[in-house]
Amino acid sequence: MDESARLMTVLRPVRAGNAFEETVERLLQAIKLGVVAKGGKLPPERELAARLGISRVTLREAIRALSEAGYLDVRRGRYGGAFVTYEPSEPDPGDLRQAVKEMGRAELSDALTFRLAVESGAAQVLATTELTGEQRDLLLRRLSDLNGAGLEDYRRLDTAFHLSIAELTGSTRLATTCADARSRVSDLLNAIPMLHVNLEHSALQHRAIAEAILAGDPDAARRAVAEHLEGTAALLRAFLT
Amino acid sequence: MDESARLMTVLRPVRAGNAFEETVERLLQAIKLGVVAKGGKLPPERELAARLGISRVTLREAIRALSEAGYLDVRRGRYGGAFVTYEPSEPDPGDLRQAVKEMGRAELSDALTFRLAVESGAAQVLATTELTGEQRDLLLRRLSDLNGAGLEDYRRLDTAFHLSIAELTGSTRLATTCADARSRVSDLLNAIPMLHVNLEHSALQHRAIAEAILAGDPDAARRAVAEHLEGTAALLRAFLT
DNA sequence: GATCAATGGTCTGAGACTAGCCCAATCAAC
DNA sequence: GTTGATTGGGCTAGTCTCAGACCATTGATC
Repeated sequence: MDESARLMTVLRPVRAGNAFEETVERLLQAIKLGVVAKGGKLPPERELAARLGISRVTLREAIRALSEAGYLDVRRGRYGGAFVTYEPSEPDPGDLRQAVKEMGRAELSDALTFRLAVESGAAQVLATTELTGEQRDLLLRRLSDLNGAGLEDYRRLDTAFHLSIAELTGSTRLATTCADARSRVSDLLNAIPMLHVNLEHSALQHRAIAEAILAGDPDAARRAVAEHLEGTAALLRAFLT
Repeated sequence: MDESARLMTVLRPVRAGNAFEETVERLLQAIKLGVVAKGGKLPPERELAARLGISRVTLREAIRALSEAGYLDVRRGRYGGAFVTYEPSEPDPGDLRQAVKEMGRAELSDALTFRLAVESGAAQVLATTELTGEQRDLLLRRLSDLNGAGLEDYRRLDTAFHLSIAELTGSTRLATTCADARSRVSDLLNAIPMLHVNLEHSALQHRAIAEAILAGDPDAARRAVAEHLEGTAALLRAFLT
């Protein structure tokens, strides 16, 4: 935590992996966050490669890997494309314990702390902002979408609600950071059983977050997000034993 | 801000540039954040290349570019190395207006929002944490270092104080994110004249931040950071006219 | 002054990545 | 059925990047 610690912080690896690996990560993020829902398809290869800033060759390698791993179904011809087939496996405490162990104590702690900081920071900023009617509507719509969701769509709409907060701040960088923070723990979140009592509890917390933001109360927004995230964080940490 | 907005968020470029460009960016960050102070030297090429995960060839290209741009002085032989020669230019409102204009309204707003969110998020998380005596000492030491600084060292020690908050949370990811957020606006901050009244005001705010964190009061910590950052943010935004 | 360890400077061959082109398959529209 | 637009599949030549070896310079130590 001294001077040399800051050297480690800044002079860290410039790249997390080669282009192929980073592309797979990014596509997995899109799939697991539900940006492209099951049955939906990715943009055409040429367009997607341009967006990701990589060559089609590299993109196709990544798509092939995900296809072989069962995340995508690729079809040729007009109206073809790479269709998402992934569906989170049924929540299972055994899987959860396994996933938490694979991640490791330090990494899990880092990921949870990071998510707490950026999401509560985003909520607090948004609560400080003058919101337009459109923005208020969007937040409320995401909230009611989530409350009306079946178990099928719950994860995806929960993600959508959380990410909307960061997106509404208008900071692209903040939005990507929150998306990144969530995707780091998405496998773990997906493995948490969705019990009725928990969902009701979450619904109350989601409402509290939205109300604090709409009321322009950053302290309340901060507290509501912190309380909400600490709940799942404590649950995950408990599996570290 | 609808579904397609999220596609843009996640399916963004995988890489910000080629290895050379990203390396230059990273070294500049280390220099401008004062991780390596003026007169200090970067680690030997072989070690630095390994840390950054790039080849020596690429690293050397980046170093040569920074050397030609006047940031580094490279000397051969034992006890040689790449020595930092950079020193922020004298603060000047004209430069500031120029720099703000070059950055652009949207990008500036994004950067300021991002910084506010992550730094206040970090402070809030740290205020929620049980701190060891060592951690409390470090925070207080950084604070007194800053208060005892001459104009010469002020920027660097201000950065050190701010980044320490994120580092003390124990989340590497959060520390790098805060460092990134600050480096995005460091040129602008450096161009702000250091007036006596402003420095006194900042000193009070820094103290308030540290006290709130040490008192374990996340709401106060959040407010103190927000107030502190909003001051400079408002100043920068004023130059957008 | 000679020695030698540490450091930057340079070269080469191999692999990763890209841009651009053309081929093959599919299916709505006619 | 034929056509044509759209999409995935595949190839090639060229550039970027890397790993590793070897050379050149420096200056503290002896």
